[in-house]
This record gives sequence, C-alpha cells and structure tokens, in this order.
Amino acid sequence: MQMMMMKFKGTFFTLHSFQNPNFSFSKLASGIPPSQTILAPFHSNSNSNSNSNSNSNSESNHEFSPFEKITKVDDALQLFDEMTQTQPLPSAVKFNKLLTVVTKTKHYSCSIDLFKQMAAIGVPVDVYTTTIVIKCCCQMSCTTEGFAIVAYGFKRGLVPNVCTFNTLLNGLILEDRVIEAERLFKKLIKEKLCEPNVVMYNTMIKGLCKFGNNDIPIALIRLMDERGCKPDVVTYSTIIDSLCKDEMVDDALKLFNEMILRKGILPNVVTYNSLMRGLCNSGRWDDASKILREMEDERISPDVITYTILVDALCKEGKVEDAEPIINIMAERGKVPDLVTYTSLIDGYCLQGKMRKARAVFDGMMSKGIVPNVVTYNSLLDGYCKKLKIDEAMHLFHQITEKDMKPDVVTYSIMLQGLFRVGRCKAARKLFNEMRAHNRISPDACTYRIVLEGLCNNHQVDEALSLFHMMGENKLNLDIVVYNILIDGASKCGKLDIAKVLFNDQRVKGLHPDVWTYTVLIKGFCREGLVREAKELFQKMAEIGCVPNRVTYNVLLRGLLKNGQHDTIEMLLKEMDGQVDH
DNA sequence: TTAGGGTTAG
Repeated sequence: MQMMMMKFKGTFFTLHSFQNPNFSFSKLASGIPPSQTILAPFHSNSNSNSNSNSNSNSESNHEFSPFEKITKVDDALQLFDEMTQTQPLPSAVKFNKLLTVVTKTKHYSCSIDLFKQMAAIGVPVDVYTTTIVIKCCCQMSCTTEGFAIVAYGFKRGLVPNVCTFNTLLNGLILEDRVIEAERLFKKLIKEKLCEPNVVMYNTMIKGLCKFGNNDIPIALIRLMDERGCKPDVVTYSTIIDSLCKDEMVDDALKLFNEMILRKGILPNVVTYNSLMRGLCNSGRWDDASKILREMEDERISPDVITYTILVDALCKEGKVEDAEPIINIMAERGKVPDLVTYTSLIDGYCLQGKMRKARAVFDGMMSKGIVPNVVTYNSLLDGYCKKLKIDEAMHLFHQITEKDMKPDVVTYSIMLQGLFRVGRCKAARKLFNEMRAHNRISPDACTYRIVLEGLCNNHQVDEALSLFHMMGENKLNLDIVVYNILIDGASKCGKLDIAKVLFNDQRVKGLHPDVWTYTVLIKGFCREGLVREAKELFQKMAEIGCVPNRVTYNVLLRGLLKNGQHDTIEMLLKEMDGQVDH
C-alpha cells in the first residue's frame, strides 16, 4: 500500500498547478506512449517457437475444448447438433460453455433458441445455463422474460444466486427501469435472498449514475465498506465516468485520487479513458496530455478507445487535421482503428464541410473491410445537408435502405432538417409521415423541434400549430424549446395573439420560460410597435431573475430605435455595459 | 469446470 502511494505521488494532486503554455496538438499526439504489451505472439503464428510452453498448453486444451476454436455462430450450431446426438449427452458444463461462446458473439436470440432446444431434448441445465439465457433476454431488452426463466428454473429446483440476480438487475437498468432495480436490490438484502457482492454493487451504482445521481453511488461505496464488501476499480471507474459525463471533471479527479491514495486501488485503461474523455470534452488539453504521460509512467497502454476519444475530441474542436495523424500513430503502435475511430474522423470532416475528405476516409475504411453502420451514414448525411447538398444526401439516404441497413430516428431527423432548410416542405412532410407510419421508428423530441421549426421558417405556422396540438399532452408538449419555436414562429407571421396564448400556456403547464422565450416575445412586441409591452416584459424578466443576454438587448434596442425612444436607449446601453459580455 | 459489473461515434 505504501509502495502504491509512493508510486502515485506524482498523480493529479498538483493538477491545478499544472500548466503548459507551450502545449500543441502535435505534442499531444507524440506524447502517446507506445504499446507496452507484446502482442506479437498472439497476433501471428510466426512466433510459435518463442512461446512453446503456452503453445503446447493451448494445443492440449484444444483437444478437449472445441469451444475455443469457434469463431462463427454456424460452427457453434454445428457443434451443438453433434453434442445433442452424442450418447450419453454431454454434461451441462459443456453446453454452458457453448452457450457462452454464442452469447459472446452477441447472437442472443440464437442462444435462447438453443436453450429451448436443450429443454425440449432433456439436456441437463443448471443455474449457470439459466443465468446465461437470462442475460440474453436482458440484452434484447426482454428482462421480463428473464424473470420468467427464473420461475422456470425455480420449478426445476434451480435456485437463483447472486450472479442470476445481478444479471436481472443489469437488465432492468439497461431498460431504464432503475426504480424496479432499486426495489429488487433492497428486497434481496431485506429478505436475505443473496448477499450483494462487489459486482452487484457495481451494477446498482451504474444504474443510479445512469439515473443522473452521483451522490448516492458515492454513499453506496460507504455502505459497501460497512457491509464488508471492498469496492474495486470498476466501482470507482463507474462513478468517475458518470462525473465526467456530467462535466464534473474536478470531482472525478478527486475520486480518482481517493481511489489510489486512500484505497490503494490501481486505475486501469478504462479509468484513464473516462478521465481522458472528460478532460478532452471540457477542452482541458494540457490535463489530457498529462493523463497520457501518467499512463506511460504507469505502463498502461492506451487502447483503441483512448485513441478514439482523442480523435473525436480533436474533431469536435475543429482540429480534424490534428486528429487524422492519430490513425497513423495507432498503426505504428499496433492498435487497429475501428468503426468508431473512423466514424469520429468522418464526422470531423463533415462538421467542417470537407465532404471530399470525409468521403475519402469513408472509402479508405471500407477498403479495409470495415462495414459502416447507421451512425457513420448519419454523419455523412448531416455533412451533405449542412452544405445544402440535398440531392447527395437523398441519394445516400436511399443507399442506406438499399444496403439493408435500418435508418433510425437520427437519420430521419437529419433528412427532415435538410429538406426544410432548402424549402422542400412537401418532401419533408412526406418523409415525416413515412416516419410516423413506421412501426419501429418514432419521432423524438428532437424530430418534433426540427419539424416545427422547419414549418415555421417556411411560413407554415398553422401547420406547425396543428401538429403541436395534435401532439396532445405528452412529454413533447412540455418542452420549453418547442414553445420558443412556436412563439417565435407565430409572432413572425403577425399572430401575436397566438404567441401570447402560447406564452401563458407554457407557464400554466409549469414550464420555466428561459431567455430565449422572453427574447422571442419581446421581438414579437417590437415588430408590432408595441414597445411598452416589450419594455414591461423586459422588466418582468429582471424581476424573476432571468438574465437578458446580448440578443435580448439587441432586440429591444432595435425596437426602441424604430420607435424613436432615444432616452430609454441610452439608459439601456449603460445597463448593458455593466451586464453583458462583449 | 461453465454464468453476472465499468470506457469510444451521430
């Protein structure tokens, strides 16, 4: 422990004092430590002599363990057939191994089918078998089916254990059923159905973090201590990651230090990756670079995810030319860029409108045998739409469907935004109807915002309003941004009465108008020459503590100017000087 | 001698 503390003396304790004014992106890239793991013997067969011991072991293993050889599901299915025809039937352990292999390839429904066949043939199943199959149900968002399997097992004397319950907890969390997960977790403890272990605490912590809570998970670490269950690197990494995602990077670093210095738990590449992402996304490049150096000091090799985080963050910062060389650095260090890495880079070029470059990366990726998915296509689509190249976008959109790939809600939203932008409302409405008729994809809050804004910008406010009313009292109708769009749209086309009704309506619903809400309505009043009303609303903003921004001042100033209220303008300019950043 | 938990893209 003492050694460990010494080892990490140079860690983030001095983070805030760490400053590097000469920082550059190329330095960041060159600071990436080389791979410390010797991968060669596992990646090629040219080193068989140098590793004779482990080789002979694995060979002898293979004789008895055909499961390790399986790379494709078809192989597994064939082996399953052979196993079921063997007399006497192989043990449950052997079938479990096979099921594990299939499950690891993410062919969950296949595993479930095999389980059904096993049950039909009378292959012995145990609690391991049911746990594997429950996991498959959970991964397919059918956790309720997972509970049914517990009941099935129970009838056959298979008592669920901590692994089984943990799988179910994880399933509930995957389906955002966090309250049910919490209830189950408490029930397990209260009724002594099983004593939670570190894995189960970690699952629960993940769920709570996902639910937007970081304080309870931290408190849970204390509970673990009390109940004699030691938190591990996963416990801390989960919370560190959640804090980073909530832009609380300093709290994450504090926890990181606590983990190392007080608990003596060593961080691994996952912990570092979370911190890297948190720091990069908040533009703290110096600190990110320090993390890379610290990884090097601790001999922890960055993995594909580390590099991808860097590529993505640089691209989002508009530094795509700094991101591209990272692909080469990866190659030098034996790390193969994957679909996510390439997609991040493609997205970076698209964001800059460099579509030819984006296309070149896309083609390069394809030539390496990496198959793009809907996220990759969406990046390209968005790029074309932003450049108003709708025909290219449309072409790509059709290509997605032709390739048997399923467009998702984002694909449709991007296309809708593009079509509205170039004023092709008829096509947009057709696409929107097509989307609504789709039984698998339904428009989300973002889609509705795009459609409402599109209609308003194309002088179709009545259609926007009727769509809004049709949405009824659902969550989307409780979105302040939607109200802002409509208030702006209505007042722009002279329907100030409707704008006022909408303004009151959102307050009745308990929504909190923001700067934008007030600004668009002030703009509406000014447009109609109702300067007194505009000033009153401006006053009201101040009263409820909603701070006007530069746009608000500009809108009001223009209104006053148009109506010759020069005294008020002078007063406002003085006020602005003291309040608004220029 | 088999099962369960944490990190990356729109």
